[in-house]
Amino acid sequence: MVITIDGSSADPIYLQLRGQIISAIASGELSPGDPLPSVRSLASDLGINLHTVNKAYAVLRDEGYLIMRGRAGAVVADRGLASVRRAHEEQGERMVETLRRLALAHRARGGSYEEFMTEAAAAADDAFAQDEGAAPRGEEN
Amino acid sequence: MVITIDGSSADPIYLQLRGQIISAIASGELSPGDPLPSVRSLASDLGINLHTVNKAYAVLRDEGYLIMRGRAGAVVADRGLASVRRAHEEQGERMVETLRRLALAHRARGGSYEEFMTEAAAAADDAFAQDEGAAPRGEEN
DNA sequence: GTGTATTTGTTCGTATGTATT
DNA sequence: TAATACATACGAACAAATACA
Repeated sequence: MVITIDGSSADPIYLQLRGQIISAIASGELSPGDPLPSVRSLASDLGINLHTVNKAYAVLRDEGYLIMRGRAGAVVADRGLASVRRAHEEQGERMVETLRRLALAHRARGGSYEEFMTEAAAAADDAFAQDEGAAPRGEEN
Repeated sequence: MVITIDGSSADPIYLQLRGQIISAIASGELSPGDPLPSVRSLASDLGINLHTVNKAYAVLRDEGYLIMRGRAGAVVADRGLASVRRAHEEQGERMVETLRRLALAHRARGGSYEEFMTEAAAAADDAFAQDEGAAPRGEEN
C-alpha cells in the first residue's frame, strides 16, 4: 500500500489520502477486516500532521469505508454491518446526484447521450480493471 | 426561466444559481445568444446581493457557458468560439476525472460494474429527457 | 447640446463562517 | 484546541453608458 502526497496539488492532503485508500479498497489491495496503519505512523511516514491523517480516516469512517476503534486502530469496514450499509446507501445517493449533475452539464456543453455513456463506461472499465482475486496477499501493484 | 433559491440548502447560493442556469441551457430553455438578466435585476428578484449573482455568472463564464460583455449584459455562449471550446474541453476532462472517482468509490463500496452503468444511464436519461425541439427556439448540434 | 438621473458592471472593503493543518 | 487561510455573502462607492427633459 504505497501512498504518495502531492504538496502542490489543489486537493487538500486528507482528500488525497482518502482517494488513495478508496482506490486500494476498490482494487482489493485492502479487504474488509484489514488493518490500516496508525494515524501516528502513517503521518510520520508521509511527513504530515497526525490530525490530517485522522481527518482522512474520520471521513472514510463517516462514508462507511472504515471502522475506527480508537486505540485498536482502524480497519476496512465489513459491508454487512448495518451502519456501514446505511452510510454506503447515502454515498450511493450522492453518486446518483453527482451523475445527474455531470450529465446535465455535459448536455449544456452540447455533448450527446452516447458521449456521456462512453465516458462513463471508460471510467467504469478503469475502476474495475484491476482484478480482485489477483492480489490475495501480495504487495506492489 | 424560473429560478428558486433555497436558503437552507447546503449548497451556496451562487452554485444553486449556476446549477439552474446550466439546467436551463441543457434543456434548451436557454439557447446560445440568449441574454440573461442583469445581475442587479436578478439579484433584486431573488432577494440576494448582486455580487452573488455576479459570482455565479463569472464561474459560468469561466466554464464556458456564458459570455460576459460588461454593461452589454451576459449571453449564453456560442459553442463555436475557440475560448468556449477550450473551456468546455477542460470541463470535459474534469467530468472524466469525476466519473473515474465515482466508479472507484462505487466499487470500494462493493458495487458492480453493471450497477454503475445502470445509474449512469439513469442520470443520462434524466438529463436528456426534456426534448430540445420543444423549446421556442431550439436547434444546433 | 447640456445637465441630470438612471442603469450597468466593477472595485474595494468587511463580516462571518468553514476548512485545513 | 488553535492558527491560519479560504469561501461566502454583503454593502458602499465608483466610472461609464444610456435616457430624457
